[in-house]
Amino acid sequence: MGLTKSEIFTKEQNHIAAIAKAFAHPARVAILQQIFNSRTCICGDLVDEIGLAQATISQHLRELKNVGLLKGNIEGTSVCYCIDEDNWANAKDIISQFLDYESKNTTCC
Amino acid sequence: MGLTKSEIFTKEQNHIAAIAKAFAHPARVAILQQIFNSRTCICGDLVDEIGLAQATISQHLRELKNVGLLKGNIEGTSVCYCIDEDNWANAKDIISQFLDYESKNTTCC
DNA sequence: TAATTTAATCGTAATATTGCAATATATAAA
DNA sequence: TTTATATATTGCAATATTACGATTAAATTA
Repeated sequence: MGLTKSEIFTKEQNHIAAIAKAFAHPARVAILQQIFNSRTCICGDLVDEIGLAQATISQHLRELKNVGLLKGNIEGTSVCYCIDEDNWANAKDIISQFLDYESKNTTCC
Repeated sequence: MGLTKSEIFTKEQNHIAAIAKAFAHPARVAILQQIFNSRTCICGDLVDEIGLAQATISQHLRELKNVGLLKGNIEGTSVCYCIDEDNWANAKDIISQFLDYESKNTTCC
């Protein structure tokens, strides 16, 4: 047990869950906010700004990269992380559509 | 270790993460979709519709209730689960605002 | 080349999540 | 009251996540 039964859900359901999972930790929310609030890409600055160890930040960055929300470009010895605009827009559409359901059951409960 | 350091994040960051966490499992996505796609509230039907054990569905329902997205009304021996419209709208606003950042760094990466 | 800097990876410990069988609880029906 | 039905809770096993120190890898600088 302890293993999510992805097979029994639709691709869409798994996709929505995967995107939401990326936002489901405050450190990753903080990382994303830092990146899109500062005018330039943030790299190792994240470790200083957020109070977590370098290895932990790196781990969270990898997760954000894996779902496609971030992309990283090597710049000398450091790495520049940016929002992947296309994938971000796509994720936004998918989540928005999910949140934007039409309330049909007004007389319920 | 293994314990999220909530203290070092803002209330907003923790809130966004908590809402996203509710959507971060396909079973909970499926439950919510079932509820707002059917005209009436779904109760134990969820166990039949989704291929998970009754105890598992009940657990997911509790999590959705705990973040406030669902409310449950007892109707005889069964329970009618519905979207909490106010909290849902609030969650939608918070997530939408987060996703709707203005891209300032167009010349990046 | 050697030392420095920056980020990724590895290994590990602690905690959380997922899933289910079994059991408990609560209401309705017989 | 007894039985049936529906949901919640408990306890447990398996897996996942979070966090970090230590190490590795890669590029820059001295």
